[in-house]
Amino acid sequence: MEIASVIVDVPTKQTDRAFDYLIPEQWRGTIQPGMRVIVPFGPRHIQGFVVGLKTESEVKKLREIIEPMDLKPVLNQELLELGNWLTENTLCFKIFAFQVMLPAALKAKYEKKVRLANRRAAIELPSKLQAFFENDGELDWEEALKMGIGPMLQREAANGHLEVVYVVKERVRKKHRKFVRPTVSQNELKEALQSIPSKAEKQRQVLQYFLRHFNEVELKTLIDELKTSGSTIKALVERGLLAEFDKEVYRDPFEHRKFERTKPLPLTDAQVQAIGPILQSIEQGQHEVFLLYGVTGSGKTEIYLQSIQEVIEKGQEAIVLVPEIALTPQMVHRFKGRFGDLVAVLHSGLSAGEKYDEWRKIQRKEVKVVVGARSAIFAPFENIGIIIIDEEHETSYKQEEMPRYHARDVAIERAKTYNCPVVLGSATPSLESFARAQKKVYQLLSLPNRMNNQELPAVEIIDMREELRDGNRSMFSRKLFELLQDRLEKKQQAVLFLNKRGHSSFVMCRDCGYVVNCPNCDISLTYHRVNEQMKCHYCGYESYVPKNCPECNSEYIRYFGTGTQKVEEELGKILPEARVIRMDVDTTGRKGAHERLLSDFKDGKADILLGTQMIAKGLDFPNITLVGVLSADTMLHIPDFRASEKTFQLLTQVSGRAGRHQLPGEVVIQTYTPEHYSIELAGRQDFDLFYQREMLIRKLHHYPPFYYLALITVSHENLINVVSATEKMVNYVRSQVSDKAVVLGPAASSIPRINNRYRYQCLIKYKREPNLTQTLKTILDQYQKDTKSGLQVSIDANPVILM
DNA sequence: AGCACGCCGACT
DNA sequence: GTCGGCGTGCTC
Repeated sequence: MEIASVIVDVPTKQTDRAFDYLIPEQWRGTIQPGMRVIVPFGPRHIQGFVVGLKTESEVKKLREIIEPMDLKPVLNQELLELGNWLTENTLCFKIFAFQVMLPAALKAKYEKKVRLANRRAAIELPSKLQAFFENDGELDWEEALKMGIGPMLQREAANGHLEVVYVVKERVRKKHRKFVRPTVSQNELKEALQSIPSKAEKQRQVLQYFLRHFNEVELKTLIDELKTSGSTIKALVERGLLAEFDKEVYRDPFEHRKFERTKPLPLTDAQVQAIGPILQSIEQGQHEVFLLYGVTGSGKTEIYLQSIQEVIEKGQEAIVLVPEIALTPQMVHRFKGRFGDLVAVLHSGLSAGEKYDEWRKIQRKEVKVVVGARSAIFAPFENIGIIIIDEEHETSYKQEEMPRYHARDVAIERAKTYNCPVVLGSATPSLESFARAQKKVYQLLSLPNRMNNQELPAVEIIDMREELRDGNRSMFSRKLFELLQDRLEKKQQAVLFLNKRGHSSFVMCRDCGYVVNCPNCDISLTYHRVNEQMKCHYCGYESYVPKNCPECNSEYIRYFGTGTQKVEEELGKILPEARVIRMDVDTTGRKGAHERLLSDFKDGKADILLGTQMIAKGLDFPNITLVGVLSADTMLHIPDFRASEKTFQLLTQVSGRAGRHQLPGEVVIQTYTPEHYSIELAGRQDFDLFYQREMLIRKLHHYPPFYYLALITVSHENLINVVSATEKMVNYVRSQVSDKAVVLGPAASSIPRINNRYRYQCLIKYKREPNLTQTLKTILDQYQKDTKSGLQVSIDANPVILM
């Protein structure tokens, strides 16, 4: 086995295959599939993944692997195979599939440098360059270019005076701390103690310390504890009694936090019913997908916890996915509280180094449970006993860049290999999952009631058109205002929810209706009060708010829409005595800010919590008795067939925040379209009826779950080119699929232009098309090979949002 | 993605 | 007759 097949870190069509390399003698037997290696590729050195070993290659002259980057594979056999599965199913490059399974810290960084080729070169170099290479110095290529000496260096490299080197760098260093340990036996230590001069009191203390704890200890701890200094230790090291050494330590994001240990709670009858089949599946090592459908507050988490308990007792591991964990510190608390140090947490709030450390705890089998966002589905466990996906319907489980995978699909794929159950939990399951449960593909487990049989909150839907007719032009209906006042008096808390989407404030002329758009993207600019500027969310373009309307020169140009800031202002006017905490991207940007704001609210430091999407989940405070949704229908008008579903889910989710404990809750939903079924049924918290209504519509329009989708998006600077290229693809797809499939397009994407590139798409709706994957691959092949056309083609084999 | 190789226009 | 423009194709 002296040859390794390597997938190199070059994401292009042409290099999307294994390249063979000779394993140098010294590494034979060490280099294994799943390791990262540094290999020469053309003139460069780059990172690659070993995917296989062999003794022969068709390629005649192989080059040698430079060196391995890992001592032990970072991808085990199962994950390597999962990588291939990802490649096939999402039509992405192999290298992307492997990289997505690892923490970002393991992705290589490259540096190009120039140094002297040999000793003599130093004097033969032009005098202008000599200074850069004194004492064997190296020069960074990027910097050299900035200094304008690039061509000069190139010349010297060509005539052999200089040498260009490519360095592959790790992104983060492992964290090390200094430790001290005794190097001799306890008895020898005792003897040494006698021989220490009495004036060296500190040295004696240190030795006594080691006699008490004959073990390694962190240098810092030792110094702190004995109130001594490094020099004392150094003296003992010189005497050969102690040794200092570096030891790798983990960055612990929860270092200074204690989690109170909790015991399993007694289950309600409904919970016992629901958990039974899960436990059975764990016990028998049988793969099965469960849809745990339970209303908000019905105790799904306790079912997760007790299932995991069973898995751990069986000596297996558990993966728990939550939508965005930084947003639900309560969830982390519950898991850490139950399983303590056996839990690793992976979420976007961690630094790359912290994520890497948590990942290594998993890799080294130091933890049994991982709780994390989407990418935690790739946790390198090797004996998975259960995979749980909470809030199963959340769109954030779908990655919207290559590889465009859905965590639910990956979960089921992994669970099949490990013969273990997958539990999908939600109060508002996605139509896909619920339909599968109806067809008995998934097993449905229901928790129809809240724990302790608390009532679901009473929901009132307010028609804002009527408010307007009655002369109320504020963003608060009279009913909501009244209830807010009431809660203030009762010293209870309220949550106000603002759907940010479609609500971001845009700048509009009140005379002619002109809206300021991004010059590069066909989308309105968002007003940011912080710097009084307008910004494009897609390309980052910024501009000042014009004084006069560019169209009609009117001076009545102002920003519209209700941002959270604006609501906060308004609240200040109508309820000046209310203490408000605002949660949005601006106030939660800093690390830990989110958690702090929530705990402030929990501690009663505010009466009203005002926020966007991010407060829709996980909030579970006993004193919240009122939830207000300021405008329910903004999401309804986005051009997506899931708009109704999203609206229903969001409203149900938000309503569930109220009255989860002793105090009964009330919910006010303000809307301009109260008659819409998704709003009306969310008000009645009637998922089943919503499901039936929505299914009819999906069937009628050939949408999931009745049909599968595939979306081709084409972009180019030139409108005509995009349309004609898309048209060609549409025709090609039509020629390849059966007449049962529906091929739509070319149609402008819902954001028709981003960064000056026009975007058109082709949507395919189908039930069974065995040829489709091949057809899509062919299209990608054609257009990815040909880079000169300037066309960009991206394919989503299972789009969640049609943008 | 980089980079080298290679074939045509504006200069010493 | 050479320098350098970026089109084309390769990297084990």
